[in-house]
Order: sequence, then C-alpha cells, then structure tokens
Amino acid sequence: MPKDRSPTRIQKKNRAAILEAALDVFSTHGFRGSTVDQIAKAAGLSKPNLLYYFPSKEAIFNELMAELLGTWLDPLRALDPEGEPLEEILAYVQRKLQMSRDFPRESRLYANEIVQGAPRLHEVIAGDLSDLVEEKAQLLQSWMDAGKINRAHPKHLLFSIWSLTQHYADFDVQVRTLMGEEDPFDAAPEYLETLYRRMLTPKG
Amino acid sequence: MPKDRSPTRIQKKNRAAILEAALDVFSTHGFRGSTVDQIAKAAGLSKPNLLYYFPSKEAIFNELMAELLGTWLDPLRALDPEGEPLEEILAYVQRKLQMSRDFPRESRLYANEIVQGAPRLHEVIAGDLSDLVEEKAQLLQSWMDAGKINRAHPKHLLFSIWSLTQHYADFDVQVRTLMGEEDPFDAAPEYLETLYRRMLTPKG
DNA sequence: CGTGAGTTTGACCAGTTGGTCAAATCCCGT
DNA sequence: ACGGGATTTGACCAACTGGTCAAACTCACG
Repeated sequence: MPKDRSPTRIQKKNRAAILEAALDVFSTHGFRGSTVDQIAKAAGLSKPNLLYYFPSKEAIFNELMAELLGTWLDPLRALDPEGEPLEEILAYVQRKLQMSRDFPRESRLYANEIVQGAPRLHEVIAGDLSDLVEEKAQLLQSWMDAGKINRAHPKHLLFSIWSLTQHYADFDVQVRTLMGEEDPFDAAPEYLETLYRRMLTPKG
Repeated sequence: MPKDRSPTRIQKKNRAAILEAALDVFSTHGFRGSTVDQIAKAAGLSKPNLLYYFPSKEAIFNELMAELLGTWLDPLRALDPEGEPLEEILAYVQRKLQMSRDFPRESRLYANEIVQGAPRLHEVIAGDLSDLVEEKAQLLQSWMDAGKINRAHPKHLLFSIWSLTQHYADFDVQVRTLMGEEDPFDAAPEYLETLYRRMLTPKG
C-alpha cells in the first residue's frame, strides 16, 4: 500500500487506471461477477500490483461508488425553487438524459446494485437521497398547489424521470438492438420533452 | 439425470422447487453471483441431488429464462389493433404494471441480464422481440396517423412503458425506501394512467 | 553514480465453486 | 416382502478467486 504522502506521478496514473478499469468491469459484470484479475488486466497491471494500490476488491468498489454518488445527485440538487417550474423540470429531465448518454457505465453500476437489493447502499438511500427526495417532492407539490404545473404524485413524478432517463443507459443493449441504425439519443430528448410538457402543462 | 420418461411425482416436485429457488437466487444475485449450493439449499436439496435434476447451473438458468420469455411478452402481444387505441394502450400499461407487482423477481432476472449486456439473450432480442416491436410500433404509428392518439416516436413510447412499469420491480428497494410507509403500488396505477392519458389524448 | 523509498512480480495459500462418482437409501409395483 | 429403478448423499476433484509475501527491480534525487 502506498504511503498516504502526496501521491507520486505513478500513483496518480495507476490509481486512475484501476478505477477506470474497475468501472468498466463492475458495471458489466456486477460486483460478484467481477474478478480482481479481470480488473488488473484491464488496467494493464498484475494482480498483486493492483492490490498494492487498493487493499481489496471491495475497497475499489467502495471508492468507485463514493465517487459516483457524489455527482449522481447533482442534477436533482440543481432543481431551482426560484426558477420557472415547468422549465426547471424539463431541464432536469434533459440533464438526467445527458448523464445516461455520457456516463452509461456509472448508471449501470448503480442499477446493478439496486436491482440486487442495494446491499451496500441502503444507508445512502435511506439517508442523503431520502432527504433530498423529500425536499424536492415538497417543492414539486408547492408548484402544483400554486397551479404552475399539473397535479401528480410528486415522488412518482421523480421516479418516472429517473426511470425514463436511466433506461437508455441501463437497457442500452436492448434499446439499440430494437432501434437498428437509428441512434436512440437522437429522438429521446424530444420524446421526453414532449411527454413531460404534455403531462405537466397546466390545462388553461 | 432422470430419464425423460413421464416425470414421477418426486421429479415434478423437485424440479419445480429448484426452479422456484433458482428464480429467487438468480434474480437477487445475478448468474455469476449465485452458487449452486445456494440454490440447492433454498430448494431443500443437497448440491449433488440438485445436479441430478439439472445437468448444470447454466441449464437451470436457461430453463428459467425460456419459461420467463414465453410469458413476458404476452401483454404486448395482446395489444389489439381492433380496440379503442387509447384504452388499449392504457390497458397495456396496467397489465405491465401488474406484472411488476406480481412477478418482480422475473422482472429483476431479466433486468440483471440486460444491464450486463444480455450475453445470453441477444438472439431473442434481435429475433422474436424485434419482430414484435416492429409490428406493434407500426400499429401505434397507424393510430397516430389516424389521429386517434397524439404523435410520438412509437418505439420510444414502448420503451417508456417498459421503463416506467418495470422500474417498480427492478428498483423496488429504492422506491420502497423513499416512499416510507406508503405502498408504491397504491398510487402507481393512477400516476401512469394520468401520464399516458395526458400524453396521448388527441388535442381536440 | 548510489542509495533508499517506491514499484512490480512470481510463487504461493486457503477458501470457494461447479461438477463427478460410487455407494447407500428410498419407493413402487408385483 | 422383494427386486430394480429412482433418488440421495458423502467424499472427492480440478479450476478459480481474493489475497499475501519476500525478493527483485526502478526511479528520483543528492
């Protein structure tokens, strides 16, 4: 294990390579389906060498998860109480969709965890995420009460946004296979914008 | 391996118990994350005894998958070209949602596979599923052309239905944690009905 | 250069896993 | 109750996996 002095050039490079490789491997095979050897090879290192930089397979996973969760919720946090309600929501949808396009591995890593019962994420979900959802659900509710957007169950509204946008990352293989030549991300932004505009625009 | 004569009472019982146990285990740990011992114990058998009924772990998985795929697409097949368009779609959404409530393990099993790149499912997706989607997408398109429902990309419309309904099974842990006491399936049917009604009801 | 910390690796270990096999036991029809 | 096929199991194996370790090598820096 490298000393926790300021990291050397080599340490920075290798730790980054390991995390990058681990993201690839974990997101496509899940935690238990991935082997340290696989990650090491993908990072261009030997297994003992990899374990020189991280104390264990789980440590790699945890660091990856922590890194991911830090940025994953940013789009939701950015939902602005001062903004124009409908436009705020539509912008949130588009930000989320863009994350599915730009960081599909992160999305799949998260999906893998949740589908399997989130054994390593329960605290975060019940903690930070829950607080944030509660806050934003109230914001949505207040917008509905003020007649700025149509009424709908606020939490289900949030779930639907997550579901629809992350679907393009998590089910990428299926979506692309069924779309053939057409790139799913060509029509997706417009489809989702239309969907939420029709759903939420107040009826005169 | 039992002879392929007509199965005995014991064979029927044990094969059923194994598949039931395997569905439980595979859907929560994925293929590689599950062990034969785990499945055997969950089925109340010893490992060698389980392997007396199925030649391998993969054979169990394949049988489970084949069984699943048979019924998974029935709701979509039932989309009736002769029916009232909007009501047909809304009924499809509700059927799909009900499947997420009644067979969440099947949904998660499928999700696990797709998220991990569908290594064992590519043919089915590119084959039967693709044909069915093509057919139903055209049906939706014809309903739009006839002005029976609002315009939207037909395939993305189908994706959104799958995504929204299966989310309640696949992300069950997250959804339930964030909803607290409230049962997600209380409000979900109405939320989805509202969503698709607002989206698809033709504007005068 | 040289020297010591930083880096890399081959060999190794213990636990797990999918799967086999012969022997033991159970069950059913006669 | 008994014979033979159906069922069950303990013991076992080879491959794999996460992780260790001491020895070797490399690099930055005086």
